[in-house]
Amino acid sequence: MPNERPLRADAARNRAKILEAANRQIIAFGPEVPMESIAEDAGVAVGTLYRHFPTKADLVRAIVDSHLEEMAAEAEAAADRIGGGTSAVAEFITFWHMIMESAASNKAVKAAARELGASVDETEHLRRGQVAMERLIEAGKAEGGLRPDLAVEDCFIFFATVPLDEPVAVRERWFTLVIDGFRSGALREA
Amino acid sequence: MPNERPLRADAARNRAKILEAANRQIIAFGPEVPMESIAEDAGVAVGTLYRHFPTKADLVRAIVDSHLEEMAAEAEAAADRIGGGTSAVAEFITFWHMIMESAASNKAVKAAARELGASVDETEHLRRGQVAMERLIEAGKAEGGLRPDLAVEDCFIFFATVPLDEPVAVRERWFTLVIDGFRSGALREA
DNA sequence: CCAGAACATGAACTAAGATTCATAATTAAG
DNA sequence: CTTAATTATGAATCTTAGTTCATGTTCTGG
Repeated sequence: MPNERPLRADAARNRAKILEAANRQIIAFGPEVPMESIAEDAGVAVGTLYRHFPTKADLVRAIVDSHLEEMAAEAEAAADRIGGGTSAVAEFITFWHMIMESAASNKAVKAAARELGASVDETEHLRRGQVAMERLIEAGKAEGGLRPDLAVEDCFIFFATVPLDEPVAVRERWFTLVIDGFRSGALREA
Repeated sequence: MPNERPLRADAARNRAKILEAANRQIIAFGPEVPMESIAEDAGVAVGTLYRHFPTKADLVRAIVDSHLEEMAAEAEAAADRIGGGTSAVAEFITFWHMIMESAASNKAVKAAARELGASVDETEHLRRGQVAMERLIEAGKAEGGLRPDLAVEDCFIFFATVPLDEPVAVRERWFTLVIDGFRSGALREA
């Protein structure tokens, strides 16, 4: 029963401004950014933030969730590409590499990545991404490029802990080792 | 020029109490524990903490460093065991597994582990541990059980990001994958 | 045993940041 | 155009935690 009476014009306008500002601020400074900063960026008073979002956590969740959704969409896109020119393993690797780099330059994605590990509230987005990732992984195993026991959770756990504050070179090295771990055994057992 | 005049008896006593309390509190609650809590645990007033440690960071560093030192000592012990009954690779694995579990149950070690990643202040302890780890790794490569390009930094990076807040089962799985990554290629290239 | 140096105490100060709420401004329906 | 309902404002409140310092104690050398 979505009996939400429509927002007043100015309220709708402000809500949009708030979401945009929060997105900008959280991307740049992470969830720890003060509410005052978001309010200022949005050109609105703090009180207004609280009218639209009862608590800071709610606002942050809205933003982080939107990034989670984007990630899920990208995962689905990658899965849909299976059977095209590139191998599933290649798609898998490209996808996760992209997520890693996003998280490194976008504090909102970074926060979203953490949620992967602690899948607190089983968001719809998480589930969507999970399904897509399963498709990718199964295809990768079929190709013989991923270890037979690799699970979606493995990927989530790993990407919740990417060394984001280290220089690129370190991240790349980390990525190589992790991917090798995801592959290893693909040959032995199979 | 260590011209430190000896501490007065009561001061020395308090310093010890403070270090013990800080250790307890940081092990249990991590570096974020309030100075007040440490003071209370030590049976001393906050002002006294500040007489002995100019800033909270100094106190925390002292504690974390002591755990870093223990870790280095354990690494050396493991390296010294090379040539004994077990293989170097086994020692390597046992050592890191132990570090992981320590970090999971001891917030001070957890903090110390983070320092491994961001080797900010090149502590003497870090260097000692690094040397020992190099011995272990080289021996492991010689045995053919570790990938030829494995470096100490790899281990540091990884263990700075162990998924400590996840259940044991998850940590174990993570450990398996990482170790497999550390091995993989040992066969291919060699 | 005493003086003066060292040390300890803990209330007060400071800084941040989340959240509230009385007051003022806007909007939309009639 | 009015008015009641909805929103917005932002100064004030509350917490939390680090740090300081005037005042009171405790040591230690002589």
